Amino acid sequence: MPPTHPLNQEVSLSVIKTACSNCNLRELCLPLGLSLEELERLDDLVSTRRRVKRGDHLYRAGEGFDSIYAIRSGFFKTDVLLEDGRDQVTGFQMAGELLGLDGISTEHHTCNAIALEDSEVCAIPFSRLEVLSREIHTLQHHFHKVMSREIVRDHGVMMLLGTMRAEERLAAFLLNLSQRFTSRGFSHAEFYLRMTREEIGSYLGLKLETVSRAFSKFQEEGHIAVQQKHIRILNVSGLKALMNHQR
Amino acid sequence: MPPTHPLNQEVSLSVIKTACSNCNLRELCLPLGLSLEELERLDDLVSTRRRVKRGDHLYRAGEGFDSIYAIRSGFFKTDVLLEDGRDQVTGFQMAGELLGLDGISTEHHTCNAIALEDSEVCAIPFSRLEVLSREIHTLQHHFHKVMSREIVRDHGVMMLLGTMRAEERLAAFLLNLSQRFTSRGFSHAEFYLRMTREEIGSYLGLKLETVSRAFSKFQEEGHIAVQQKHIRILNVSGLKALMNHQR
DNA sequence: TTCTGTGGTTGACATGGATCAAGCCAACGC
DNA sequence: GCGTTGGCTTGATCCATGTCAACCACAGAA
Repeated sequence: MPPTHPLNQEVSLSVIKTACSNCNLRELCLPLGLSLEELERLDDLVSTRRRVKRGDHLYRAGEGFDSIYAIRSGFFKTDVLLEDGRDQVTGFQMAGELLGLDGISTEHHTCNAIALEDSEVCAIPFSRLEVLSREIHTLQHHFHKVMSREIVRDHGVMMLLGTMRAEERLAAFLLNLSQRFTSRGFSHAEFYLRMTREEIGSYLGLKLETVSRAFSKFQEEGHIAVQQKHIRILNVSGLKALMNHQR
Repeated sequence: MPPTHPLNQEVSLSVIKTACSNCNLRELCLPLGLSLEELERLDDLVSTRRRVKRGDHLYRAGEGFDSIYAIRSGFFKTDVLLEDGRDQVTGFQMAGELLGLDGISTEHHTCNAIALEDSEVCAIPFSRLEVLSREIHTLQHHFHKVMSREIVRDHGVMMLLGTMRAEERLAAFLLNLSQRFTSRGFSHAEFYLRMTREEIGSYLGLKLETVSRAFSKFQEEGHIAVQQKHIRILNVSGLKALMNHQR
């Protein structure tokens, strides 16, 4: 229960007020391409914020679905659990990306979404999004594009899991992270991993030892500098070349 | 160029007339849940049929996107090509399923769709589908569900590629095919594979020899009977058990 | 400071599936 | 008929990655 101190209330109101129209992620996120007036209509919809502490679930597989979530800050993973106890990380999501699209299909979430650092998301009630996207064509079209992009991304992961060897997978993973950090205005060459080696391995279909060895190898070869979770990419084209070392 | 013989024209017109409202796939396909009147409006949109001969492309990666396709009859595969020449089958599609959703994201197709037997598809101009789905809420919602289902399916494949061993993958694949044939009113226990061992292997991230060996093993163990592309499933629960033989 | 737990690294060894190679089978053209 | 071709099967061998195990590094608690 948050304090109702007048100052706090004012702050929280002003935060709500700045929803999408003032969010510096709007070019990466759902509002892409909307006019100012349209943005304000979207603001009405995206009024609920939710903080998720590191390690907490945003939602769990099996829970009823009613909202998708836009990540305002922080970092998430999604994972799927098989009946026999095996699980796999299906993705890592960062600011500006959407979570929960998998739940539309059955009205239930089909994976877990877990914060890898303290995070904040905007909840977007899905039925209201459908109503609004009937009225704002740009929003409708962009939402379709976002869903489609997710399908294309998944095909890329399938490709990676189906045809690449361990080092190629890790190189592809690092280049992908780097590219996503870049488009958020961060350094493309230096970043902190929010996930463990085990989580990377799960995502890439590898064991954590294999991931660790590949990191070491990349470092020996001068492609990257690794210190725990701190990564510096020294040689982008070297990594790209590694990705094509076909078997 | 089709002949313009009056009789032919009449036939083709009557075929067009029967579009969605009379199609026996409508409960599996886009029209699911629409009223009769809504169905007729969808018919207007889905007026173009296209025959695709075995081995021909329905579309190619890189081509401009303007329509999605509903499979009326036949069988397709989609595959993705990497710059370095590697490729992977990303899915097999059968009657009632949609093709082309990947193209929405960039307005270009990102994979190839190839008929594995002589097939027929209904082309659905995407921008007109967006217009209509603004007016028919059921259509809008169902389309979203279909896209979401594709994402969930892809997660399943990622799971398969990331955590399962060869025999588990093939067992999962056969059970999935069986289930899809069943929901189309065909035998769940007996069917013809439309794809080669190599294509199955590509989809499952295995070499064709491994696929072949797994088929032989399943046969020895009495789970299935294989004769070339003809498969009979003798022991469903045996196959299901195989899927959980964790490593 | 030490203790404890979590995550990471590295080595030695095992193994599942890839690779290479030979041969089989069914369909098709001549 | 016979030869050819594409797809499939099977065997022998190899190797990338998994497995098991020891140890290290750092963070937080006592």
